[in-house]
This record gives sequence, C-alpha cells and structure tokens, in this order.
Amino acid sequence: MQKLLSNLKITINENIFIKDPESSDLGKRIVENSILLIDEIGFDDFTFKKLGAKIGSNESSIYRYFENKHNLLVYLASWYWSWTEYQLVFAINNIADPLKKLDLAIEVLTKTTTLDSTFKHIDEVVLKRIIINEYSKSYLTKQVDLDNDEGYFSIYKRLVIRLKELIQEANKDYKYAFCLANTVIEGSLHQQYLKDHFKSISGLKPNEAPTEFYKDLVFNTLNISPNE
Amino acid sequence: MQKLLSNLKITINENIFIKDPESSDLGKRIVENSILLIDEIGFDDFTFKKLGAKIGSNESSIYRYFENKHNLLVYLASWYWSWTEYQLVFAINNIADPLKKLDLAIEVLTKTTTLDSTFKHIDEVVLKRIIINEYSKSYLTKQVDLDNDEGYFSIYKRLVIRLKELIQEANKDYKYAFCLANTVIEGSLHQQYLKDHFKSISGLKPNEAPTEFYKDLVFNTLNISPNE
DNA sequence: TCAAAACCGATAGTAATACTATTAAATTTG
DNA sequence: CAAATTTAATAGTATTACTATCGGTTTTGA
Repeated sequence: MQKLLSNLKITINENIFIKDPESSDLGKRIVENSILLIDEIGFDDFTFKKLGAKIGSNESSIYRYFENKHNLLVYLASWYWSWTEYQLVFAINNIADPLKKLDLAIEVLTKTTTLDSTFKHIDEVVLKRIIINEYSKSYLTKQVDLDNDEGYFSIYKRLVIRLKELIQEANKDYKYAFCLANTVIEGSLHQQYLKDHFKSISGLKPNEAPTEFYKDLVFNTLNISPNE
Repeated sequence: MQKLLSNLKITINENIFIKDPESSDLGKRIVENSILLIDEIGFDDFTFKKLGAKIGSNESSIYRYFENKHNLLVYLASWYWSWTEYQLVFAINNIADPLKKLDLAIEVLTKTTTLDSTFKHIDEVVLKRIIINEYSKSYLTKQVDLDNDEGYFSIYKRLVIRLKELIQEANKDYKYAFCLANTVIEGSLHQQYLKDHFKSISGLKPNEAPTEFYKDLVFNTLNISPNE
C-alpha cells in the first residue's frame, strides 16, 4: 500500500487508555511490540509482564498506559478499524456512482491487508492477523455493555453505519442493510480465519481473499450490478 | 419444540472428555450446571472451583471428567451442533424439492431456539445463549490446529458441509457454496449477538430472528426462489 | 534556572486461577 | 463379599492480574 497522507494521526477514544501511547517513546514501543507478541503467543497467554520483558521495561510501567490487557486489545482494534475507515473514505472520495462506491467499499473491507508506511511503529499485516484471531474477544465479555457505553466500539460501529449507508444508496428498497453490512465486515474476518484453520470447510484458496464472494453476494442480493 | 424422538442420545467425540459425563449422575450435573453457570458469570470468569461449589461437589472431581474448562466448552458446543444437526436432518427428511430443503435448513439454522424436552438435564435456550456469546472462544486459540486434528470440531464442520451440499443442490452453478454456508451458520450467531449488545447497528428488532434476512440473502444470491 | 511535576523501573505483596497429587471414604460391580 | 471404581477433601505449586510504594531521572513551565 502506498502512503496516502503523511502526518496523519489515528485518533482513539481517550477512555480506552490511561495515558496516550502515541505521546511517548515507551508508549509506541508498547503498541508496536504488543502487536508482535500477541501474534506470537496469542492474546490468552499474553501478559504485561512478558511484554515488559520484550521491550526491556517494567510491568508496572505498562499499567500506566493501559488498565489491563483487555483495554490494550480494544485500543489495537480501534486503531485497526480507524485505519480501515480512513482507507474506505479515501477510496470512495470523489466517486459519484453509488454502485461503484459500494464496489470499492467491499474491496477495501475484504481484501488482504498490506503494509502502510505512514505508521512506522505499526505492522498492519500482523495487526490484521490479530484482528482476525482475537477481535471478537474484545466484545464477547460480560462487561460489553459497560464498555460500549464508554465508547470503546464507536469506531467499529461508525464503519458499519458507513457501509450500511452505501448499501442503501445503491438500493433504496433493500430491507436488511444493517444485517448485510455486518455480514460483510465481520464475515470477512471469519472467512479469513477459516482459510487458515478450517481448510476443509473454507471456500477460499490459500492466498485468496473473500472479496469476489462478497461482491457477488451483495450485488446479487441487491439485484444490481456495478458497471466497470 | 415438541419431542421428536425419545431415547435419542447425542454422541460426542471421545477425545473431548476424560470420562463421559452422560455415564453418571455427577457427569450430568456437571453438564447441566456448567451451562447455567457459564451463562450467569461468563466463560472467562467460570472456574471448576465455582462449578464444584454450585453442584456441591469438588473441583478435583470435575477434573476427572474434563481436562480443563476449554474442553468442557468444546463439549457443550459439540452437543449444541449435534442437536442442531439432528433437527436439520429431521426437518428435511422426505422432502424432495431442493429449494424447499434449503429453505427449511435456513429456518432451522437461524431461528430462535426453543426447549427440547427430550434432554432433561440440558436447557437448550440457555445453551444457545452460550453458543452465541462464547462459541468462537472454543476455536480462537493457539491450539486450534491440534484440537482440530483431535476431531474437536468435526460435528460443526459436518453441519457446514451439509448446508453447502444443500446450496449446491439448489444451484449447481454457484461458485461460493462453502463461503455462503459459513456465512449463514456463523453469521446467524453474530446477528443475534448484535441484537442484544449492539442495537444501534443491528438490523433486527428485539425478538426478531435473522431468518428472513438469510432466506432473502441466499435465494437472491442463488437467483432462485422457493415455491411455497 | 531551578523547583515541581511527571515519568519510569524496581521491588514487594495479594488474591485468584489452573491445575496436580495424595488419601480416605463411599459406592458399584463381578 | 472382595476388588475396583468413584468421589470428596486437603494440600500444594506456578502463574496471573493486578496494587502499592519508593527512589532516581527527565521534563516542564514560571
């Protein structure tokens, strides 16, 4: 992926962290290396103590940035969805045709992730793997309603709403725009998980993204087709 | 739900448990009450110690049935998917029309769960809630490939394959049968989760199942429609 | 520029978790 | 009725998920 804008900062809800990790060198090392460590050992085995050892810092210092590892995961997810939203907005900017806009949106939301050099301390390819493997753990908790009230998932919800609006623009009579938007965004993660771990029931080849499946699904469902 | 068959036993892969919980009174109490306790406090806070206290038994006794709480979750999920498969097979039995069969299959897989009096120690409505809230935690782990090799997910995979075959019978030219089958089965759980916790982006009303959405989705995608 | 504030690393400590091991009583079974 | 199995109880371990405190260093802002 080429650089779209320099000096772009992804803004995350302040409730999620105690101290903004973008505000210091240690904070950036926490974010950068937590992505690598969670990818390596999985979120369940990930601890602040292990992360401290990896970055040559102390457990207690990391607790000054994030209340617990759950909030760190919410932070990483928010970053990912915010970055995805920015790509989506950029892709459909100045496009008038609603069908073409929807086509591009599905493309952005379902394609295989590539590196973005704008953010030097974040490896988006590894982060995407974490989102595929761990994202649902950030909301499948008993405190989900409280977290939701704090705005922990607002970026994700905004993205779903954007896609739902694109679907409605493309076909004003379609009755299930929200369900379909969720199907594309969450389903795309699931399809990519299946490709890696449940090959026998995955419809995707090893290096295939579910993009074509979702385009076919959405345009057939809406009874329209994008003119290339 | 009315009783379809008496004396039916759901068979679960023997690798998942140490001692078959169906083989003793204590085993059945473990299964029955683990469902209630996981629903109450969530899988993350659930421990064998707490379950022992609930059923007036000891932590160490539960460890003789299940290696750990993860395997207990896999067991409960296998039970649920096996029960669902039995409902699916029963529903489409003796139906010849492929479109009607697919229609009924989507119905079974996406509808709201109701009690089945065949299994006295299992509350299927509560179990379904656990599946919605916790199922993905059973495979979003670092040991997923090993667990898969042990056959922990074989019932679930068999169900996906059944639906994929019904899709193919309905439209032999459709290219993404596996992707679509996974979309319906996993997506249905997700839509029901959104309904309860992310109302602002859910397309479902409080007591609505995603059945109509999925029927519309599948039949439009396959370019067919079921004759009622 | 210098004092206050903020930051960081280190250490210590706690309650809970996720088990394992052992033993002894109760129950089942052949 | 003896042997085998099952269960409950206790004890113990390493790790987790924190909290609290204390200096030393760095940053800041008046």
